[in-house]
Amino acid sequence: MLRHYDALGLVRPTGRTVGNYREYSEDDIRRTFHVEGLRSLGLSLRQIGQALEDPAFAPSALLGDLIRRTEDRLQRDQELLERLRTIDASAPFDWYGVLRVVELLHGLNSPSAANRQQAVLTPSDDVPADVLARAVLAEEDPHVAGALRWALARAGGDGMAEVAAGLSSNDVDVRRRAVVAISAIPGDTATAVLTDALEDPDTTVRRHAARAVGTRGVIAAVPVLVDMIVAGANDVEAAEILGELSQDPGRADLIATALADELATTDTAVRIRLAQAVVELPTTIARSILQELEKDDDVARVASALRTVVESRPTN
Amino acid sequence: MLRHYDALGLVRPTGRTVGNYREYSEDDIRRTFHVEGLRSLGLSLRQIGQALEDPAFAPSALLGDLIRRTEDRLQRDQELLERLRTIDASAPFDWYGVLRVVELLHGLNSPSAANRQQAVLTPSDDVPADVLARAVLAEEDPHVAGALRWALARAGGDGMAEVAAGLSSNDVDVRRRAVVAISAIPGDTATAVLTDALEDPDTTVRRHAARAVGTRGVIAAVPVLVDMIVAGANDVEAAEILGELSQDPGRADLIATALADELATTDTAVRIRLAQAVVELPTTIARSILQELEKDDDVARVASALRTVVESRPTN
DNA sequence: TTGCTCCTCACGTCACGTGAGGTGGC
DNA sequence: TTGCTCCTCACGTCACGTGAGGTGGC
Repeated sequence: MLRHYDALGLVRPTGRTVGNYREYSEDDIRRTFHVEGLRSLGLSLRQIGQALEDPAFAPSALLGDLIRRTEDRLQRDQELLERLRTIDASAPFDWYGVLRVVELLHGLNSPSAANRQQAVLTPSDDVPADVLARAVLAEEDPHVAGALRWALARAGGDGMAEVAAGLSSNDVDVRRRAVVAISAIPGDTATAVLTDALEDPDTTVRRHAARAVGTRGVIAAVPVLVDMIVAGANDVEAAEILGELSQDPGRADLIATALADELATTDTAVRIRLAQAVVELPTTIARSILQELEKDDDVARVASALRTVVESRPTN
Repeated sequence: MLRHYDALGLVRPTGRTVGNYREYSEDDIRRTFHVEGLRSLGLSLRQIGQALEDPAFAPSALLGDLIRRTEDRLQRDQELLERLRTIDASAPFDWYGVLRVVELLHGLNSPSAANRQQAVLTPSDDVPADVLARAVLAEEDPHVAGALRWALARAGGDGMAEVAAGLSSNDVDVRRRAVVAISAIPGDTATAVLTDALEDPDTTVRRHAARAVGTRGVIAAVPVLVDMIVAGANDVEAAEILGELSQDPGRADLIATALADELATTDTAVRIRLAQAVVELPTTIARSILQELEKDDDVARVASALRTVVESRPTN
């Protein structure tokens, strides 16, 4: 290093010994430390030479430049590290495995939805599920999101942890994407995670969870499903799910009570939606609630018509 | 780039046109993309050559190595960026100004307390106060901390914001260092910040703040100062500060009441400390409280003796 | 006499970039 | 005929590191 600085003329030893050894004075040593100090900030030797030759030569401009370059490097290295970790976690068998993940990541990060779509649909057996999971949480395009959910469901439960973590996001959009994605994944783990999502502060998240989990026979979905009927949000589907749940005799009464409790409302439209939902319940229960409703002037005719439907179907 | 890969034998065009132009086949192009893919992960061209020649050649070992190197680079760049920002914020006039800050930072980060001490004491006019502020919040050695507080106070209020931020730290040690450092800084800003610190959850922080702020005439310090007398923590100093505060007639009664309220305790030692503190109050107030205490068997003799002291001093 | 440190000179590293001088296809 | 692209060859970049062959002081 000292020989190099000497050759460049950056730090020249003041003297030489008899044996031609370089001999550095106090000043030479100080200058060497100055060079080291500026090098530790990332200045090139040429820049250091200029700085030491003309100390007033715009330190702030060069510092600003160094800061910007360092920020850029940091950003790039952070992205690189994330990619490297993702690839390492996928434990590629050989370098072609590495390349498949690199291409997938490249495609999924494309600003073009068409490219992202293509990346998801490119057949590949060993796509790491957590890559798909992270992508599905960030995907804004509905078609690409659909393809990602399909790929994720096909990958089995391997991405569950990652998508489930999305349910803890502060970003409501991420939670919504997470709940929709998990709804497409079968299995008890997914069901458990979705059951937790019934408590989400966001209505949309809760309703997605209730539809998914109700279909899977989870009774805890009932309050949200009833609420969907009251609000008129996917009320037909909610009613059907409640109907399915009520096939279990132990649950039918609970569901009937939950629906009947809401009939106290003064909103006729709501009462009519509830009456329609009651039709999905087992015949004997549906009949008794509808008969009661026939005493209610506002909905008597609808209730009567609905009861005709109930009475006409084969007993179950 | 293509010529370079050709020269290295990394990607050789399959053919040449009549005019000797390189002609790349589909496979050549694929291979080029593979090279680009692996380069984006930070592999050298030599490593890429090996990987493509023998795809099974330990991807995980190389990936682990790349991850480690990238982590190291990130760490170093983060530290570099912080240093650069500190230096830039100090707006050095010339490159020697830059070097002074570099040396200061280097010294303050030394694991040796002696080196840190020397770095602080090295005379330097344009030391950026926020550097000292950050150092004082982290300094464990009491001597170095003392030198830093002195340097910080000498630098004026420029480091205030940084040290004041230390009072919001979750680390109680940082808050303690902050309150001690700010106590050494004169001025209204420091006083205001210290007054806020009277509400700190940590007793030590509150008491440091009370001593500093009481000396500066802030009446809000009274409850903490009284508490120090009750607890016997720097009670003599706390009493003196209360005495100073009580020179203002409008405040004397408030302070007398605060002390008298605590006399209800059953702890004789506490009552004696309170009696001693009362001596610091203006004569007429001190006399009446001590006379009252003389009716109290446990402390009558002490109170009587103290009243003799009070009576014997020149009226004020 | 024997290690040891230092000397000079020349070349290598890494992934290209940059001319100079020349040429084929439109 | 005139641009344009591509060709080869040689050298530069950046901050040193690495021999090879030689030498002075203990």
